[in-house]
Amino acid sequence: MSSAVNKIDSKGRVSIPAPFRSVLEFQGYPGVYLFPSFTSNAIDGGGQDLIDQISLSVEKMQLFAEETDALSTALFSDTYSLSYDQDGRISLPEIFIEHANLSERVIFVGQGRKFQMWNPENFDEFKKDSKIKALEHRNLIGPSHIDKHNKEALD
Amino acid sequence: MSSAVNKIDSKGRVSIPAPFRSVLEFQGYPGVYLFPSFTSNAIDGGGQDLIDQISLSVEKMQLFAEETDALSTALFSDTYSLSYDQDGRISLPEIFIEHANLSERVIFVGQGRKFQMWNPENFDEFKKDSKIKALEHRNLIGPSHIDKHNKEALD
DNA sequence: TTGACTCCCATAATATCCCATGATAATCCA
DNA sequence: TGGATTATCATGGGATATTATGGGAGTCAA
Repeated sequence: MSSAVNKIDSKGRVSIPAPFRSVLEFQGYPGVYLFPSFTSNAIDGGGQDLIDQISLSVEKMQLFAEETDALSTALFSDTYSLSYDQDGRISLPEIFIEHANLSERVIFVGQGRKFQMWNPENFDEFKKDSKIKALEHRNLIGPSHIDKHNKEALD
Repeated sequence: MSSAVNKIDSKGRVSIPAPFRSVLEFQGYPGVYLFPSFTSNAIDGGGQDLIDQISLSVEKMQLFAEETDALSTALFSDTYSLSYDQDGRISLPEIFIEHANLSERVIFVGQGRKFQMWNPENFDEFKKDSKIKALEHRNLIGPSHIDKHNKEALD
């Protein structure tokens, strides 16, 4: 949860926001796993837990050997394990810069066990779109977390 | 239910009113979850219970998996988990200051399991336009629940 | 040698810790 | 009961720690 915008410096380095680092380190490894998101122009990131979880769910699929291979190749071929320096910085592989269309700044968006890195402008757009869609489907979403009061205000 | 007006100091800190804190701590976590209200210029806040409830209702939306994922990303990006210091203070992320149009003072308005933070002026206006006023007149939400001190501050 | 990368240090801004204070509310006791 | 003592609370502010970021110098490979 939460988000933070950090700068990519002239050497191509970015600070992983401190709150994210403490989560990663808690998982046992002072670094991040990064891979391009399947569904958007973003980079998915996480720690040991995330990778473990993904490998596990691949195993659980009970595929034939060659299918498993193909799948994990697909999943992991563009996955980088980057350990950050003592200042908490990594330098981003070119492929991520391209995939997420990054230039000066990156926004880190926390999502529980994982996080995403976006070009801030693209993320703003994405946010707007998904809120609009959510409002369109508001009736389908359990109103439980929208309290009665706000619901009335909406109507 | 109750409400209290607190000051934002020069460092951007606000005290979470003590009665609210005791509820939060009872839920097991000495901090708050805050996110911009969907429907008004206010900040929604709550403790562990609220977050559990929200995650649950997000999961329930599985039929629109793709949108759900996008929505929860969008929502969580503006959700902050802030633990307060030993004096019960948090410092508000910039995004909340903007969203709720805060400057000097914040009013905390309790709503059962959650609460809202408003710019006091905006809240007054909101009350005027909403059913809260009607409810007050029926003594369902009575000024009796607002202690003398805060009532004077409001006047 | 040049460029890419890492390690190390410097710095400014910010956040956090810690203590002080005044005000109010709660408690206690003669 | 009423007056005094004791907590609790919001708030201010100094001191300290953390963080993001810039840049120098060293390492390695092409």
